[in-house]
Amino acid sequence: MAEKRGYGQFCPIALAAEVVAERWMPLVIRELLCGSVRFNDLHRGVPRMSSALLAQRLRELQFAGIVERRTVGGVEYHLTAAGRELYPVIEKMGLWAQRWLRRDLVDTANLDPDLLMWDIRRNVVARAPSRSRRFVAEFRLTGVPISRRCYWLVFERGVVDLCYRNPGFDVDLVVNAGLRVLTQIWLGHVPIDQAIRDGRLRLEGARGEVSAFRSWFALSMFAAAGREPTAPPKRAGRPNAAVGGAS
Amino acid sequence: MAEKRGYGQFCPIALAAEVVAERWMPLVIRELLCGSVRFNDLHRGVPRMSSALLAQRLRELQFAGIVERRTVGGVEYHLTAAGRELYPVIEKMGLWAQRWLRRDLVDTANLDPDLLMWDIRRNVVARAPSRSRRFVAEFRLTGVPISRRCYWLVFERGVVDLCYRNPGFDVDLVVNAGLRVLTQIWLGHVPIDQAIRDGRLRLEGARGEVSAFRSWFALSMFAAAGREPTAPPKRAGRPNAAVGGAS
DNA sequence: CGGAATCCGGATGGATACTG
DNA sequence: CAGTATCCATCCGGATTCCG
Repeated sequence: MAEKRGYGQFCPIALAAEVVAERWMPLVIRELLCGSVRFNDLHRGVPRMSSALLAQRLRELQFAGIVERRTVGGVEYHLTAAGRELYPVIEKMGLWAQRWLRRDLVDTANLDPDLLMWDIRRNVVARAPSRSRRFVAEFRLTGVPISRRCYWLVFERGVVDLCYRNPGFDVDLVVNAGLRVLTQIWLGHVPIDQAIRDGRLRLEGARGEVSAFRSWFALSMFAAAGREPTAPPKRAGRPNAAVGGAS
Repeated sequence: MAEKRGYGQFCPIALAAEVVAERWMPLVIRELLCGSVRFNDLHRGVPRMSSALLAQRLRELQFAGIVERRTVGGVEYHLTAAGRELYPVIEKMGLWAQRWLRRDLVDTANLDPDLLMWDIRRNVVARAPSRSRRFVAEFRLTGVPISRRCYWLVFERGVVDLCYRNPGFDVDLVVNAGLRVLTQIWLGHVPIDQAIRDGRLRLEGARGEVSAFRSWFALSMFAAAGREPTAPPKRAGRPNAAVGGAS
């Protein structure tokens, strides 16, 4: 009978927070807003979350009328109208962090090549080059564990697959970059052209493929807000006096 | 050295969520955005939160660069520029709940006369009637425990005090209403005029004071979004199959 | 009275293993 | 693929205490 542990306030902010501000919720909602509908696809967007907790959160979202569970062959989770209208909430959170936590975003602890490539794949599909033949881009990352050094994006007949093992196709373009730089490019913190000029991003391939890179490599939805001049570079800092139990 | 239990993602939404989507955080930030700066004033806005946890959250907000602690006689907590820019995040949460959780807002479990009167006082001050003499409004609530039946707003020299015990002054206006109705009025779900017409809000006092009520009784910042026609009345519902452990 | 720290029991989340 | 089951560490809520 534990009353669901709400805040017990009539304030709209409190009610919204009971759903949206639970642990992992903003990220699960982000995945749904980005279009993932299958349990395992959703899980790839929040890999550090246990599947048990993801299942529980999806149940809570159903209960709140934000998600609809459909059994159509497999199981799919779709946002309801109420769920889609959470977009502004999630968007404002992201915009705030781009402006005020710019440095923290690319802290080593937050970098994750699997996540970055999965995100890139998702945004790239919309712009998939409408070629007749297969197109393969190989990403070679530095600053990552050996097992995460290479990824392949395979464009074929309008779909884009992300491979973690060499699919064995001919490679049309090789993208060389450090994990942090590629993440910074993705977030709009570093312009592609500048990264190429100073050698932190190196493209290898036929001249045409190299120049076509910009046309299909879509950036994060927050990239436009990530350019330096928009944001005061002021670092969110710790207080002067140490308060926490430092050790 | 437990790394602060973050999400480990470079996504701006994840970083923002690490601060803003912790338990109680949206409500603490709401209080700060509303202008409370003293520990005990902040606590009055989140009375179900333990003072220990409030202190901890304020420290976390300092650490995140959102709040600045000033020791000026007493201690004051002020939002930094980064903190003030959380306004859109919190606002969108409230707007979403006004639109999609309208019914749940005034669930019995969420009604709270102390909170309502504290909120009313806060919004009323800006519009405090610029009278020369003292003005006292007595609120008589129904649907509340005996100890919460009466509150007094005392306007005097530009400040408004909220009293929980009879201050003993002459009363200029008596406001009679049920707790739920007054909350609905406050949230913009029920127009004042309609509540008066159907007798759910009764004002007693000199004719002039009765008609002046609307001029100083300010509604919640979300009241404009609370009017029925704006929002689809569709109730966020539970899924067809019972999933939670009902009992 | 304002602003906390401390202690304790129960609730929640993470890791891992397992299943239809 | 789509989740459960289990166990243990951590967090939260409530009461009490402390200090200027």
